Amino acid sequence: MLDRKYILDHLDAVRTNCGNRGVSCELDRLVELESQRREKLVAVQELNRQANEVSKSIGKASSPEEREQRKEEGRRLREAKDKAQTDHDALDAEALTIQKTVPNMAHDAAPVGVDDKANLEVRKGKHAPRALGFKAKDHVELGQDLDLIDFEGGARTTGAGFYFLKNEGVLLELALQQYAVQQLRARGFTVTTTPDLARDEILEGIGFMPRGPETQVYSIAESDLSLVGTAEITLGGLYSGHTFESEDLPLKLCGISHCYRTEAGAAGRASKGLYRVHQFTKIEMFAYSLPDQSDAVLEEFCQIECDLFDGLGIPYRVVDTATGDLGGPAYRKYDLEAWMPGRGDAGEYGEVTSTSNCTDYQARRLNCRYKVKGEKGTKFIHTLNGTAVAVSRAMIAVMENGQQADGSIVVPEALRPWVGMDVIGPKA
RNA sequence: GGAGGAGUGGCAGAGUGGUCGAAUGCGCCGGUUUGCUAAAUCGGUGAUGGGGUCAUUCCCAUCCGCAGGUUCGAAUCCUGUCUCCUCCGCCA
Repeated sequence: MLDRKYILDHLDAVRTNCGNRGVSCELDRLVELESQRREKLVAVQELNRQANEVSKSIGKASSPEEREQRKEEGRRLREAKDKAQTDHDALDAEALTIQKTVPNMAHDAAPVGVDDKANLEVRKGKHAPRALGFKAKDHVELGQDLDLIDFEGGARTTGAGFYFLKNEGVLLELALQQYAVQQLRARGFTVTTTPDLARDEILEGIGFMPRGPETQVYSIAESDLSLVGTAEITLGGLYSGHTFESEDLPLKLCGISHCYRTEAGAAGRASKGLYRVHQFTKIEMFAYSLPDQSDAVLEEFCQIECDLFDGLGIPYRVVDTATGDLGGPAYRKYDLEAWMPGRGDAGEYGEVTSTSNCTDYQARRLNCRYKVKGEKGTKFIHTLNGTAVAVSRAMIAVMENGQQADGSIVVPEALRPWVGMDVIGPKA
């Protein structure tokens, strides 16, 4: 969330930003509420001060009568304070509700536009899409022919959008995890495995809505826990409430988790196979950084994603995400879209990773701060996240790009140490 | 799952109703002293929010895991909750 004072001081810029993002917020109401709240706050503090003064004088009262009289005065002041406090809290709560709906500001260079049509391609990967010379199969067909994925089994046991990986499909999943984790470790990331559940309060801090009709997450009944949609949630929660020493930043973390998504409202965008599933494994990058480091860390995350997909020999393009497609917390976001030969009529790009600089938008809710030695006070850190490998979508790209005329799949060299073979299939 | 115990400033650790934002020690910052280092010694040293001077400053409110309650007044008493430790049971 944005700082309330910032919103008031930069009302025009915030309003413009909301417009660019296609979000409507009751900014005028917020301004009104906040000015009323400030007044109440001053009143509360003044009453408190008076009451404290009276309380202090009671111990020094010279007679029982005077003591009783002072007590009565104290009671009266506290009562008045409580009333003012209640008013203040109501104003504060309503202001907060609006404040939470205001999206982060956007980077000056982020393309302006209300949806993904305005996304700007900024670069392409090392490898160009390969001319197959035969009619490409999609990963669903490949997975079925080579006995790598069982969608029906997933639907029977759990529901549509769930699946079993089988045989070499499992080896691919594990290999992709190993590949990403090894690369990140070599680049100074602290690798972690993370809880698949998190408190609702943490989800909110990251910018997810844990409950309610619009929610994208599964919640656990009779608890304040939800299944995480990404390790970004748990990695961001890891240091909630923490104050970092500036010299310890940036802190780069890599987290392995399962990701659970209801995909509510995605019915119209339904797609086959692994592309939009309710559960997948993801290797996530996350960073806590100083404000003046976050632009560079975003570029670094993007470069790592590029290196990972270049290393797999997969063609892709990078897009600079338009304001309307950023989501609430992001200040700037790059998506990697991998070439998927089996998609559409003759292949299409499909999003495989995404990296965002959320500046202090998440940190404010999570109360993550930093302190500079020798300086007074603390400031909010910046948070960034990026997908190293979302296994399900990476598998689509690996399978479809590696397919050969005989129906087999060439395993990318980088994955062979873990898959243990050069080619998957074909099945006799 | 059962029974106990504990959560205080960067750390250790006092504090069981008012003078406590909180002793003391360590650490940290600055001064003095000393060929250098070390030691000694003196002083300073939390955060958040609000207000006035809008300049270095000053004033106020809040904060002792978190949320409530009792009271004129709570680190201190009560309730709930989270976390940690010990013992027992169970278990991959």
